Amino acid sequence: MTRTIGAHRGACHPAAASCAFTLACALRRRVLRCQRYRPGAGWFTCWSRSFSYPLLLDDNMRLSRAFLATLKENPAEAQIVSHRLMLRAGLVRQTAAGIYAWLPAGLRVLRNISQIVREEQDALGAQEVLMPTLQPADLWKRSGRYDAYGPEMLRIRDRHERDLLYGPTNEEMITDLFSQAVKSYRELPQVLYHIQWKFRDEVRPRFGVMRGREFLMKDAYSFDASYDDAVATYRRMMLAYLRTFQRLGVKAIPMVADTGPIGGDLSHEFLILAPTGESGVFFDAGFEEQDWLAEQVDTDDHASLGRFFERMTSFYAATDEKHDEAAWDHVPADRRREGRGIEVGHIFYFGRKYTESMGVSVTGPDGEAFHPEMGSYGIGVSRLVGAIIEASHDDNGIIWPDEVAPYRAAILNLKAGDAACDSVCEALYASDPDNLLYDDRGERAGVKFADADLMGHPWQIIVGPRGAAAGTVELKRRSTGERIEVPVADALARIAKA
RNA sequence: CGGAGUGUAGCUCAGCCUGGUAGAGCACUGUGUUCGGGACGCAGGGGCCGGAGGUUCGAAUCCUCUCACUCCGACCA
Repeated sequence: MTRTIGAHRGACHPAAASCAFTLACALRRRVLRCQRYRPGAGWFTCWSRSFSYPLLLDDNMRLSRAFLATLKENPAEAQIVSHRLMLRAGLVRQTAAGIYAWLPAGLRVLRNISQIVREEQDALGAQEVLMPTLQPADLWKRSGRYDAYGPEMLRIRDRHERDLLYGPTNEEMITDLFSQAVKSYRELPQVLYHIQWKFRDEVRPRFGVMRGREFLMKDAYSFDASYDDAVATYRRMMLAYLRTFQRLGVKAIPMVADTGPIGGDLSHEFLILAPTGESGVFFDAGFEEQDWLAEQVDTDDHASLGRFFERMTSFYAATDEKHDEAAWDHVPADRRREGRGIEVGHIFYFGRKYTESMGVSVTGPDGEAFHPEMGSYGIGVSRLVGAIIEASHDDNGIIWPDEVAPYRAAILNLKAGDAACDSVCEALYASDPDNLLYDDRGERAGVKFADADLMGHPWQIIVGPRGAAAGTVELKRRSTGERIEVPVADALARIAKA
């Protein structure tokens, strides 16, 4: 928050002195300790070492202090609904064609998605790394893709006339890293992933973050000793993806995808259902009934993984490109679902393509060198933000699924300045400032309702003068529009995650 | 990359055809009345009309070039 960052210049947080609530004061003290003083440079903010994640500054979610206001009118450049809503709700701003700056609320969504993705990757035994955005061309010349990739690859030359590129993907780099560290079959399997910005110089960027040039992606790469092991890894990843998307609160259906020259059935695209999707999809309604979080699979056991995979693939699902009318006819008519979908993930087994072309091998049990089997597994993190909005909005704005919402709830102070309203709001806000957005502006009620609906908070805590005097607030569930009146003391418990 | 368009205030746009020194609504600032679903009055601030060159006494307006952005198509997570 800008006030706190004012500490850079040696000022003290102005709100710290006037804070009326013990808890909030404690939070402020904690945070202020995170400021460091350097002689000659003044105060500066201490940053954690993890991925560009500053220590959370307190009191940065008062709407009166928010960085950017919402837009009432639709920006002219935005054609599709998610793009319009992202601009209007202040999630992003376009910097250049297909390149966006992420503003506070948008960044929180990006982080929430990333965190769920990260937890599911970690759960299957993948290890997080962070590879650079800029890559040396030499790496790509080794695999032959430097010349093959085409104009989508952004090529850069540094001051020493060395060829670099802004990475559109990382197979070459990860294979090179792998080869430097892993020498024996005993060290397999390895699954590495990172969440990093990529760049593809699309001829025609459009649809906001859904088809941007710069985008945030999770991509994982696996290395296995045998085809059978690679299949098991692929199936574990499939389960992780199903779990990930379910946790994100979206319906993403895996569809058989093109495997190119490799063949086989080990390539799936995951599509979120939305009327504006780029592909037509056909699938068995059975998919919609599955609870992958409850799925019992022994991921160490190939047979158990096989049973899961067989069950999963027994449901028909295909994009229009791969649609098979004959197989479709076998799906009971009442379970046939047709629609459109947005691709948000892709998992792919590609065998020894890169280990062979780049000459990467490890030693097997027989002492002979062999090329490990690889797969790659992507999730379009920034694209998901747009895709989720496409799938979850109404005329008034975004409807965030609970798990990815930038804020759990917005506190709407309907009469800022009223002692009872202010006091109730401040107390609520102070009790969970990391997850609540406090609309303390001097705006009229209608403006606050409209903005809260637009920004799509799962809950609105509506604090009006009548209720505040009586010790009650109103809770509005964004997804259903349902409102209930509850005692102030119960409000946070009622909106807590299940 | 082919085709089509648009660049004027933070946002949505008018003005351009028919050259004469820049407008509206929203937003913003001050103020008063309002106050549970995007209020109203009064008073303000804000624009090298994308950039460069040209024509002209005079260019947002006409001409040339350039840059940016958008849409349709081909392409793609």
